[in-house]
Amino acid sequence: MLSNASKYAIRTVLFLAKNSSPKKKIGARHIADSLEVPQQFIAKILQKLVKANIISSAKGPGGGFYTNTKNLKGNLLDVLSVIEKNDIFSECFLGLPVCGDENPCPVHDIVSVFKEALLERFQNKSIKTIADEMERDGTLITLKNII
Amino acid sequence: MLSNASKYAIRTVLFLAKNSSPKKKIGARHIADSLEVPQQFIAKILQKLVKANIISSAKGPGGGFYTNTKNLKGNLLDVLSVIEKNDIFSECFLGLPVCGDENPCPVHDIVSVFKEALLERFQNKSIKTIADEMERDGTLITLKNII
DNA sequence: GTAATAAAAGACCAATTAATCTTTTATTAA
DNA sequence: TTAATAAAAGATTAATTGGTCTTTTATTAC
Repeated sequence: MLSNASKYAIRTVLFLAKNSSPKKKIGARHIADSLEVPQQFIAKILQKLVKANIISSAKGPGGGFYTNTKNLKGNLLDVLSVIEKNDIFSECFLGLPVCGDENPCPVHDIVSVFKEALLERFQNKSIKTIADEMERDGTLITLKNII
Repeated sequence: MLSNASKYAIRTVLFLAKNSSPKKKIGARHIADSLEVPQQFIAKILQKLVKANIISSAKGPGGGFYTNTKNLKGNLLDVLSVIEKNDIFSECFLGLPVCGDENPCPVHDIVSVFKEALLERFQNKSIKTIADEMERDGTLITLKNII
């Protein structure tokens, strides 16, 4: 459903939301180590996220990646749309071109409930809200809690 | 989440369950046309399904693919396990290696409800049952209802 | 047996995704 | 102004998935 790139992107954004700030920037290497993902690959993803204004960055010594208050108001649906080319919320689980409420596939009922719940979370909750709820609910994007 | 190969495989098996029998075999070309998928590709998938005893086949004139009563007792989980290399029911939606009830990711709650519902349908219902429910519920695996 | 039919098998090619390597640019601090 | 640092950019390679082509084998009907 999601490419590795999208999975890494979502985890990265939440990692920065939880651990960074304009005063606490984090380097690509550190992010890669913390999330246990390939460093060079995550660097490319970080570039895209910066270009799309989803996260922020600074070059040079003391530089790195971080989220500012504006970034934190974004949502995870935007993260997906930057990385993923197809909209996962519109494609049929069994690949039916016509699948929808009028022409449902044999798992349309189950899948659409799931998609609605996920879309609600990805669209209507800010990155900040999700990061806060991670604290509250004890959910994780890595076990390696560095910093 | 599912590869094209798996999507085609599931649709093919259900197509045969609905339209074929030991007395009514269907050729690869006809299946490809009906489901609107690449013929040569589906031929490869059909081979695997036959080898795994999920569907049946006969060579020569009047030959083709079909499901017999034994085939119809199988389930869609077996179809997946023949085609897909990773178990979609065990991997984390966000790619967390440790994700589970003890170490949930931020969407684990939503995703596990979905997976349970899907697994129940794929594991506990026979192919025959799903095909029957398709009639009852009016769900589809193609709009092109040939035959 | 021969011709036609259709699946099986194996090799092959194309496209996408994943990942890496190298060079450039911007920033900082000495 | 130089050295160090770290992101940006671009090119390249590797792996996986998707798809096609060609040959072989089995079956049927004549």
